[in-house]
Amino acid sequence: MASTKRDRLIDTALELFNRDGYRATGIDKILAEAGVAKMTLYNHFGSKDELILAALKRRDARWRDWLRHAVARRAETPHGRLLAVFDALEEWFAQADFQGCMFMRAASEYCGCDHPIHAVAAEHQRLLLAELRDLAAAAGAKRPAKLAREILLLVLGAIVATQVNGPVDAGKAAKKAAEVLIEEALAAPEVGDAA
Amino acid sequence: MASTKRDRLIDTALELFNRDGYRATGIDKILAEAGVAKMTLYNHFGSKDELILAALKRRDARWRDWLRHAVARRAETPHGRLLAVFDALEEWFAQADFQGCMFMRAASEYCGCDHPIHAVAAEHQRLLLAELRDLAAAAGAKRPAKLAREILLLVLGAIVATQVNGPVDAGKAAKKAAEVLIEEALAAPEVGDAA
DNA sequence: GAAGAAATAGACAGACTTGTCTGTTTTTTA
DNA sequence: TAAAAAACAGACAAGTCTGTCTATTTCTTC
Repeated sequence: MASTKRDRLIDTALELFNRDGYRATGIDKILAEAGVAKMTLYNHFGSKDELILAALKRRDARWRDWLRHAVARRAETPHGRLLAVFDALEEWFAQADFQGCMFMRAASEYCGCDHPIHAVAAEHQRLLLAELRDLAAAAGAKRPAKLAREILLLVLGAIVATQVNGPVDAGKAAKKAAEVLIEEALAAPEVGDAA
Repeated sequence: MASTKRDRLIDTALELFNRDGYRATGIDKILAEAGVAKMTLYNHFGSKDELILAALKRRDARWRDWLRHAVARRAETPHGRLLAVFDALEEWFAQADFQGCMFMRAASEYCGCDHPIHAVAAEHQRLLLAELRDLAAAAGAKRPAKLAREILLLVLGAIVATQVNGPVDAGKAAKKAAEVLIEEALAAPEVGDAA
């Protein structure tokens, strides 16, 4: 198949970008690891940046898919699933190759807000927020967008705390905070949800 | 003074590291911007990494100082100051040169957990946590360490959300979440605070 | 089996990186 | 004012990086 080499390039790139970062990972390292010739890379992708973009798009699809399933596996009710997000995070944090969120890193390393790579990172975060909003709405939150934003802050915070300071049970702490916020969001009086 | 050049190097480095990142900022750019000769840099610091370390240490001192004052200026009571943290964040987010947290970026770009630069980033986060814990204790939280950890998650989350997605009022959202968590922490029954 | 597409190795260009070295000039100190 | 310390410009080494090119080989497909 024509796409086998392409696939291997993306997967290898993903692994090395996650381990070492984007700028720190040279094309040659990816090629050697993937066992692919340089011209093959430049035939499939026009540049390193385009390889990064392709890798991030695959990562986005896979990661959100993983989260959705990890959450669905753990709980039945929307309320329970909202909390299960943090159990899923803990599972992720415990993986040997956890190096923080690839999209945060991408946004850091390509910090021009108009840079396509930064844009993909921003989009990833918006998509995650949207999924949380659906869960929050299904759970019966009076202001699902507000609750989703709060949950997202805890998720991002837990990821960063773990990346920077190693395993410090940030997932558990975030979950307990989320419990309180969800409780509050379900009990809140009905008002228009503009946020 | 012998330290004038040194100071200028650190400040210039800080500015460029914040704007473009660590690996993306070359020594030569710093030297040109600071108007300092290369040998002067290598006489004061043995390597680029040591310059980064010196810059981050200055940043840590300055940033936490800024936060402490920004918080003290805004509120008198510990409870009020805990919330004022988020108002201070908003002020920071609104600055034209805001590019996220320099320590998160450092931990990202130098992701070997034993790397000295990563260690400085981790230490920064622990020091911030300690200050939040003091505030939480002064505010009368039953479990100040737990509350401080929760506040820290919201702080980190707000920083990342703003860095990745631009100004989306993450500070305000985090503050509202913090209000709920603080409320809960003050009302909680007295138990041993192990966390 | 033959034609065409895809992948290969490896050299190469050109720019960039950190760090070293030298010899000169400026600044500080005594 | 003379000796000592600091900073200077700029060349340089040795390595890295991305991306291009060529000529050969392997795979598909008809």
